[in-house]
Amino acid sequence: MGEKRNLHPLSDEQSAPVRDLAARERILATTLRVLSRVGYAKATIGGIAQEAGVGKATVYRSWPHKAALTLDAVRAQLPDIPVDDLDDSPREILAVARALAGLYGAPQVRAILPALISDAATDPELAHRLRTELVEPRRDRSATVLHRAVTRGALPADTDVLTLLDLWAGLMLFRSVVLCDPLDDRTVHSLVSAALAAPPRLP
Amino acid sequence: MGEKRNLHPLSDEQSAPVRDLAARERILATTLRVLSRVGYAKATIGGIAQEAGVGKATVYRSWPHKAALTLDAVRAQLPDIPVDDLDDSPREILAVARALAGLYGAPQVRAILPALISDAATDPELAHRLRTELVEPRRDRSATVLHRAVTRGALPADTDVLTLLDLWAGLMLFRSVVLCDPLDDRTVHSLVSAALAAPPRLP
Amino acid sequence: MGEKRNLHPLSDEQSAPVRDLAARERILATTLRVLSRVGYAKATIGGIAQEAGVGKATVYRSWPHKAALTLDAVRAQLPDIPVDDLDDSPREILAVARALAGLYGAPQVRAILPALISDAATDPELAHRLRTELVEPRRDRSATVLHRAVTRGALPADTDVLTLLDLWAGLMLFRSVVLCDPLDDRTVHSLVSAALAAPPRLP
Amino acid sequence: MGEKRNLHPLSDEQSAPVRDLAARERILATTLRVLSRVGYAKATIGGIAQEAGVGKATVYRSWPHKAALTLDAVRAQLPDIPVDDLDDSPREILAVARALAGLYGAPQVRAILPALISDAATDPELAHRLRTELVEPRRDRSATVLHRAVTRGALPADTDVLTLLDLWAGLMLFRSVVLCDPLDDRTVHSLVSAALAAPPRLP
DNA sequence: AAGTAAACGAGACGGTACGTCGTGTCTTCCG
DNA sequence: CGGAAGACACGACGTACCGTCTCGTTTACTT
Repeated sequence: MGEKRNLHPLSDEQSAPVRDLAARERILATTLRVLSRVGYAKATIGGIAQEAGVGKATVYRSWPHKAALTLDAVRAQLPDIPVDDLDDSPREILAVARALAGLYGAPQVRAILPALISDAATDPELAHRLRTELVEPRRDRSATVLHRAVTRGALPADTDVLTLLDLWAGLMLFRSVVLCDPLDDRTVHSLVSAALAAPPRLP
Repeated sequence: MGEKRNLHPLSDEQSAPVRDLAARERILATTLRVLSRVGYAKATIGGIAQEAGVGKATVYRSWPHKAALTLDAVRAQLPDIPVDDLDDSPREILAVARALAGLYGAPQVRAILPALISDAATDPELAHRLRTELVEPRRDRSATVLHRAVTRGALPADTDVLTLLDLWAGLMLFRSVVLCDPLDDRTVHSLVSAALAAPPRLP
Repeated sequence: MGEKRNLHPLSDEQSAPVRDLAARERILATTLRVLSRVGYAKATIGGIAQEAGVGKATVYRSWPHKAALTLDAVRAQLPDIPVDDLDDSPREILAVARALAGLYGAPQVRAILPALISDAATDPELAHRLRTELVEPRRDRSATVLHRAVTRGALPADTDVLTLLDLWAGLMLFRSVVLCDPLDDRTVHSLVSAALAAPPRLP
Repeated sequence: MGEKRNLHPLSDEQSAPVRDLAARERILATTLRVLSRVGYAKATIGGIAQEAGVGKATVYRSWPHKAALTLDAVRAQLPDIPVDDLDDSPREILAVARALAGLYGAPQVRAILPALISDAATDPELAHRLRTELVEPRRDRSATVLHRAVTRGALPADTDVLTLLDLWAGLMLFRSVVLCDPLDDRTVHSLVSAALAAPPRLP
């Protein structure tokens, strides 16, 4: 899985020529450090640049604004969704749900994701990257596991997998970020058993 | 009843825009206007004050920051949840779900709510007001309708009403705000019928 | 004579309202200090502002650029031309010439005037202020003395006073600033005696 | 052609290893073009390099800063002082004065010379080149003509030639650059006839 | 003729200053 | 005397150049 290879470029193509790749990595690492130290709102590009020992222009050359930089910085740090075939769909699904809960419950995500979503409201490019680079990969991997469960008969054939996943993601986002409730394992279990018992169906 | 007696009785109430409203009202109205014109990110307290014909200090006297001002301004404008007893729980529940969809699908909410949530991440006071003044009133009124359905037997006695509502709110928030998907009526219907058929249960 | 009164305003009219007059004075004083410490080229508005304990915006509110600020700062510090009637035109004229030599020979002027002239090349407003606030007042006062000499018969009636003064100023400027030659008293004496003996005549 | 042999070593002065001599010329030509288009203040080395189709380093390899580059670029463009023996000193001197007026009155000089003088205030090396490469050659040639006039008896034997020239240069510089007055031919004539009638004498 | 070292174009790099903007406080002055 | 108007200190913004540097790519001289 070549995730690691793809750390540096801003997007896949239009990336600017970069002489000192180390600078890029240093900036991303510093960004994570600064974000966790002072939070998104108080982080500044100037501050990150200075702490990374880099000119501001070097940051702006690669990222148009704080949100894009943040997105790149956190992207690789986020836990992924396990898709391993355990030959046991309930266990696999529980693992997926736990991974989602770990994601949406992570302090880093709770602190940063709302800001990214908020900035995305006025920046369609950012909104697109947020969806295609953060949300959809995880949604796809989660869906893989659920589709396998459908194939195995652990879920009905007309299970609305995407709605199920959006319900989960939404609830976790809502509870964790909006209500500031912790996502405990009981909640995760409830969601999984409810889903196995009566998942949403395609119309 | 406003504590403000009508100091300028001549103008009565046919007075067109905002000229002789109390400063507070004028500020809130201007805030809404500015927000819808330039968006949350580009709105500034100074700009709002100027447009409201008010000193900045007058704004700061009543609201500590833009988020609080925004919260007050939008609060009254948001559609509420209908709790009327129609003697028909499915119809009542559908009305609730539609109201929620209207809420989370509203352009204003999609543009502003993420910013408020984001700011709330670093301002517990704001987070608290967000929950108690925006979310919980609507959750309570929605729960009222669902509890009535339980009482009537339209939903099982051990229905987990709050989880059901959080699933709905979360899905709507996630789809509308994060995925930028529209909340169409088919989706609302699916949610309602799925809930009526197999709601989440208390553990 | 009310020179002192007129220290603060940028020009005579369009001056912005200023709350804290002390800030203005502090900025001008700091400007002089910084100029003499690091020179015109290395002085920065940000640095002056910081050293004056003032925001950059406060400086920009009153002066559009470094040159204007410098002009205001040095204006009052420059030696003036003595016009006192000594009942002895040769002595009066010598005093004028010495004052001019002191002016153009002053290290401060040698360091700053060229920069102002240079900036004035691309800023007609600055060029105008340079002429009307620095050059012409001194030229006028010098001319007063020479005209008095004409009246007294110490100079011929058709003496071209302005050309005489421009020859002096030019020579001093050229020798002191361009050639970096010192303006010694012998030179001044020569100029004065040559002028008394054979001044330039009006055509 | 022997130019090619002279790659790096025994060049004119301090050895500018230049492979492509054309580059040097192209840079100087571009410099003049840029200077006349945007002025000294807004000209940048990066911009000149780019417009000359040359790397910035290539410029820096030959000139330490904008002023030195400008000096080299304008040096060859400036009109020279005619020293031809016309067997008529008044006519020769008038030609000299006109050449000086053409020099100091040229828009290019008015725009650039103050900047060079200003930069020279903080760069002794530049100041030295300014004097030895721009001023003194012209002063020397002018002095040649005046000394010839002395030899011929058109000027007194104790004429202070250098002071006379500095008076002329200074007046022209002052009027043209500082006062923005045009140097018309009447002025030149006045200067010349006044000099012939009563030149400054050596002490 | 191939090999090698330099000078080259291009432009990324770490910096510094720019001039603007928004913040939240504080002062002036008007109605 | 309250409030609009906005000056104020502060600090981040994003841009422009600076002068240095590191890349390949010519180019001109070895061998």
